[in-house]
Amino acid sequence: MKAVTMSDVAKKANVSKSTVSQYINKRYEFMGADTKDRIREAIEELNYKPNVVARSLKQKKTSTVGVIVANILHSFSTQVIRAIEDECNRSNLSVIVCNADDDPQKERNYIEMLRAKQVDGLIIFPTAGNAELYKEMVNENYPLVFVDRIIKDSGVSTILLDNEKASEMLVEHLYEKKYKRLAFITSSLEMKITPRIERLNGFIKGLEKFSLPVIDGFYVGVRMGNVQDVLEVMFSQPERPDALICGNDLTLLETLKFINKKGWNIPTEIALASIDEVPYSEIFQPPLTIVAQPAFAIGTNAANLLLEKIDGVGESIKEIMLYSPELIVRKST
Amino acid sequence: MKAVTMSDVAKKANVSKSTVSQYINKRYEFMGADTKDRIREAIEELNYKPNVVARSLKQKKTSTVGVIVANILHSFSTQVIRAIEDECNRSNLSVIVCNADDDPQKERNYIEMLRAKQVDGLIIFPTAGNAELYKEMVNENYPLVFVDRIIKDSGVSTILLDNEKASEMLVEHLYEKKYKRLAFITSSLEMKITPRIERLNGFIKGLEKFSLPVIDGFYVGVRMGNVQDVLEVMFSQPERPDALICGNDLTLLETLKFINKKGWNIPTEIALASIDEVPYSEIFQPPLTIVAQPAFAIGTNAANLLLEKIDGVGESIKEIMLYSPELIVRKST
DNA sequence: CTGTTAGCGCCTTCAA
DNA sequence: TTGAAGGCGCTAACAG
Repeated sequence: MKAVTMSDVAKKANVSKSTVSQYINKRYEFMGADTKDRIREAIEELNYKPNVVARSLKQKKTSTVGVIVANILHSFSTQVIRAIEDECNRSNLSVIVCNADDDPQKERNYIEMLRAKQVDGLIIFPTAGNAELYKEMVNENYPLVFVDRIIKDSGVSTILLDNEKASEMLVEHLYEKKYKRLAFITSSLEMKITPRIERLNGFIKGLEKFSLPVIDGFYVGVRMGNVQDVLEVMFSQPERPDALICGNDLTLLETLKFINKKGWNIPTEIALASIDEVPYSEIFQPPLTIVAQPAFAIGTNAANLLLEKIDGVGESIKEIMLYSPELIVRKST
Repeated sequence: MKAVTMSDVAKKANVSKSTVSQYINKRYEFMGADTKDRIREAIEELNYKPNVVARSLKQKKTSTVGVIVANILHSFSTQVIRAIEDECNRSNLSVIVCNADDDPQKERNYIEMLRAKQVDGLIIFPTAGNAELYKEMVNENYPLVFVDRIIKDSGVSTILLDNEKASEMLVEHLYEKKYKRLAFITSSLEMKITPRIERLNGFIKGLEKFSLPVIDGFYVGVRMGNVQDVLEVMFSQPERPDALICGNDLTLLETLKFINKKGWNIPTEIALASIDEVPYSEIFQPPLTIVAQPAFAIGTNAANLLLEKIDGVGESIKEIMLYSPELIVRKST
């Protein structure tokens, strides 16, 4: 009932399969007008749809790329994915999205699965645990782009935010606003996820640059479940922070819960700023000061870079592309 | 360099391709232990990875399902996608996500593209413009599940929120709280997107049920860009609403911007409630009363339903599965 | 301009 | 217990 194939069309149109193939691939050049018509009719009557799988097998490409995100719960990931999709669809590529949950094992499985599916290339938010595998792919010259996180010496083109700068900008801003005792909280540092580390480093650097005190216990990486407790400790110091920077959107949400619970006024009792834009930053009271990363641009560019690699051009592209953060000052600081 | 195929393995292990195939598919039963070992070794040494595309061509299935969402910008969509992915990965299926932007033409293209790619089934947030195409697929008995939106007489299993009830619950709640002049705003009704219509209907029904006035201009569907203006008009009536229900998360955000601009107090100057949970509902001041839809459950179930259809069981499943909304009362009402 | 001929890499009888 | 052969649906020379 379904399986109408190219030979069916060929038979119906009284031509050979290859002629139909020509037609499908729009190579009309040397085709008789009547032949063309007959084929078109046959296709319509039979409601024939080419089988892309067979085509892929032959052509050794699938017009599909894979994206492996570390954690789809970050709104940044969602935005990047959206941008990648838009860009790929523009070039008639589909996108398979997988979520590795920051688990190197899961990531490895997805990489193997997607490569078995013969995807033409991969965009990955890499975890820190698969260095050898990455290297293998680089050696094979497999089209690969990293986003958001640097894997040292991987040799893979990487597109990400200048994370250090993001924190530094925030510190500078807070310094100018005369805050003295800055604190920084972000997600767990256990897995050596580079943006978190870089943001923390940028924070410390910023403090040093402006001769602000680097206070023990005032900069922490913490698992989401423990944010409340950690903040409780941080803010029960005799002299507590007067400004707090959140390393990402998830931390921000937890922090806001904490501040709410305490009933503190922002910014008079505690100034608050965050890295990563959130949908509610403008309508929150007070509106939140944040540094935004250009998620859309990052995604678009990652896609374009990958496309170039797939097409075999763009050898000359520099390895690391750092995007500048954008400081958006609102009333929370 | 790359292309190591089954014959390479066979050669290396001194067996035939079919024996390797057996091994790959874990049909060890009648295989000599030594043969097995030789094959295993050969596979490892060669770093052989089976080509799924070739397998798919032969087996006429790709272990891939397609999801076409209407608008990925709604957080509901994201959550449903996440749930579908989780569920499909559990069964070793990959998921290709496409975004139709509520455009029937785009949706049609994606459906054709995905079917050409031989995906094993489709989960769609349907637009209203492709009724015939849906019917074709149903006739072919193609595995298909709709989510979020009803297409009348399509004969497709559909999983969605009981949208009328969602609004009614909110109206009832506001009635009990003694609000008298209720208003409702949601996204554009132009495209006959059923949840929006149902939510609006539920609102009206609710008003009637509690003998609250149905006031002209107090219930509107509006394009996102016009929300500010429309609210401006609505609230410049001599007697303005004392409570407002937002039909979805995007409308809510716009509405909050409006209320902020006005500097009105919630709930004393205007009570506010919304359909669809948002990440900031708890930390917003005041916390927002909403009715949540069980996005995760809906996604999980859609996936399971599709899997059953793909496996050819589950013929007896009822066409429409309505999920009950959950009212979460917070301080905004 | 169109048809013939080989595969792509894998799976699946059917023999041996 | 293993191997040979044929074919999934399509493409790509190369003939004609």
